[in-house]
Amino acid sequence: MKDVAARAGVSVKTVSNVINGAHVGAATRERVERAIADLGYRPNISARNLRRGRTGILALAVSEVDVPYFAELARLIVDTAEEHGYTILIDQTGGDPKREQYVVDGMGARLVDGIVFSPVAMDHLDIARRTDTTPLILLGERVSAGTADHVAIDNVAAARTATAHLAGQGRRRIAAIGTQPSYAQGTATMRESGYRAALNDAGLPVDESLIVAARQYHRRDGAEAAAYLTELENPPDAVFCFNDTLALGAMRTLHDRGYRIPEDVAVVGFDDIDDGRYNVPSLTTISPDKAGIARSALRLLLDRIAAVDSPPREVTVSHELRVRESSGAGPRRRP
Amino acid sequence: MKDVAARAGVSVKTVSNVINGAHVGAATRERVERAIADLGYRPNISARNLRRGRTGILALAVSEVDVPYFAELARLIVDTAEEHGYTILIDQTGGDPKREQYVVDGMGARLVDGIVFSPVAMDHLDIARRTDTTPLILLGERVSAGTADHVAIDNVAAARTATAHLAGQGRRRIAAIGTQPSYAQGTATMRESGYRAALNDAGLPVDESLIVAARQYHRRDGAEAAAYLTELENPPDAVFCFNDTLALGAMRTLHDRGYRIPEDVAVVGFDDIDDGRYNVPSLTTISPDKAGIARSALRLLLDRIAAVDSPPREVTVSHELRVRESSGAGPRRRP
DNA sequence: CTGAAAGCGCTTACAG
DNA sequence: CTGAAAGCGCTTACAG
Repeated sequence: MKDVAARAGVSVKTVSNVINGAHVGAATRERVERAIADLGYRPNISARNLRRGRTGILALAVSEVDVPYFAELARLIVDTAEEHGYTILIDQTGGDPKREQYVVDGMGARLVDGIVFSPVAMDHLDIARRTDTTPLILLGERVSAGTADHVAIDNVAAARTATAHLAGQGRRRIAAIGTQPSYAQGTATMRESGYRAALNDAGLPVDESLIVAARQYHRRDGAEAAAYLTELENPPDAVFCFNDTLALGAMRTLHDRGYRIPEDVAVVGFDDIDDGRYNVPSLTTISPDKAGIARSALRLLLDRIAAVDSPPREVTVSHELRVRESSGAGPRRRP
Repeated sequence: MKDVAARAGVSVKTVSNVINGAHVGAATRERVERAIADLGYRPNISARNLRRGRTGILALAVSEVDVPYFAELARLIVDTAEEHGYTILIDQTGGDPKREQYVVDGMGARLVDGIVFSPVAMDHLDIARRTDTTPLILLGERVSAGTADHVAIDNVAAARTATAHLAGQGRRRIAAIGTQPSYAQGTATMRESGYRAALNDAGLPVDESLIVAARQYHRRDGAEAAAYLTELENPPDAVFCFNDTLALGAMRTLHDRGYRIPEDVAVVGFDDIDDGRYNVPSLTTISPDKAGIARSALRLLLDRIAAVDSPPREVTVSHELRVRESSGAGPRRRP
């Protein structure tokens, strides 16, 4: 920078002004810009950050970035952040409580200006206890108000809609895959409530043997849960899976065991990932407004960075049921 | 840091030594650590970076992080980087030449210590022209030696194996989906050569009408290409797709149009993404050693950071053919 | 083994 | 509109 100033015959202040778009005489600006180009000068971000007290980096902390839902979300968040001049750094917690605590504690050092965090093991009590002040936005969990900013869809309503859809198709033994008994505050619990509520609404009994936990939400877990269900004395005629990968895994097993989908068993998922749209049969699912989630998360985070002490906010993003072949929409083959 | 030093009754030098694990007397260390805990002190990374001349951040630049192959790779790279004390920042180029140029130019500012880059539009000539000195590792393209470090599998051999497998099953009209005529130096070109070579090996004629370009490598592109193929007067009895998402999209269309897989058309993909394993039918594919790619890329990058002027290196990672149902392995249903 | 001080490369009041 | 100088919070020779 000093070299640029020397070459342009101005002070470093002027160089700084040119770089940061302050008012500088056209001729001077021209000289400085030429000097910058000649020298191949580029500002040192660390120095700027040190001075400004910010880094221009935000973290996205998820369990695993190759889970399709998170991959799609990451894409949107990276793009949205870029529009706001921020860069996204990825942190993978693997759902490990220690690593989640690290996120809640601001990720060790003042590396990021803020964090978008999708918790697995942490609940709102853990988060309420945090002392770190790094702006933090929670994703995908309905935390009781007052704890932290967060963005979610109405998981209870969405699960209720999904289950009601199956009941509306005349299904009577509707299973659920994906409960997580160890995380009482999580998204899974919300979806389970919605599921139970819808059975009630439809006057169907809740058969606890049809409610299957899943430790993770990978295809493998869905496949295993479906295997268990098919071995029941009285197997289900429909399955509501708490996410799409569970549903895709479950459908694979159901197919292997000779069940026709949707004729013998209807399947509904959650997330509307790209995989489900092209699967045979295509997957009925709850489609959250992912772009809306990304946008809201970034807006909340930038607002929080600007006003650290403002009261926590909660944004509920819309969702809709997308009915496809796996629950009986349309022909499965157009010859 | 000054506050910590004051509270512990030592100089900042000693605090720095404690933080960075230098030799400090046990009693002193103890006092400093307590002061750090009491004050909730955390080092300012920007200041450290400014001093050290590095940031501890590496960039992964890919077209879109929600493409399953990149999502899986991102996961591995984030994990591997973490083992080495580095954090990964995601840059999405969308395959846009301008954005790719920005990556090749070191991403604007001295924000990252190095870059792992999967180019789409840039070829090795573009990269040879670069003047920026940010350590850069290329992924997935076989660039002629001497340009830059890079990691790839042997795409020609892999494509040849995949195609030979189809020919070995008695397929005679083997189509290819995924050529990219505009990028003569890219991975697609390698896979096309391997495909052509295998047809030759098998004594099969090359029918240019069976070779279909794909602008992107999404399911949609595969679906469209397959639609074209089914409308040929003489449709193929096998399709080699240059990646798995193309194959999954193609299979959806083939199914919709009444083709049985693999009976009427066998399908082979490339990448071995998780989706293909659970699909019905499961997808035969080339499985690159993705963990090996992540490991090699990081190793090359860290070596390059340590020795900026060492000669460029090329690492070839292994791959293997995984035969599954889509090309005729085993029963499609176990009742 | 520890202290006092310089300096990394910026930004920004403070003068002019 | 521009210059000279302080200071952001670290690390690291240089002394002791």
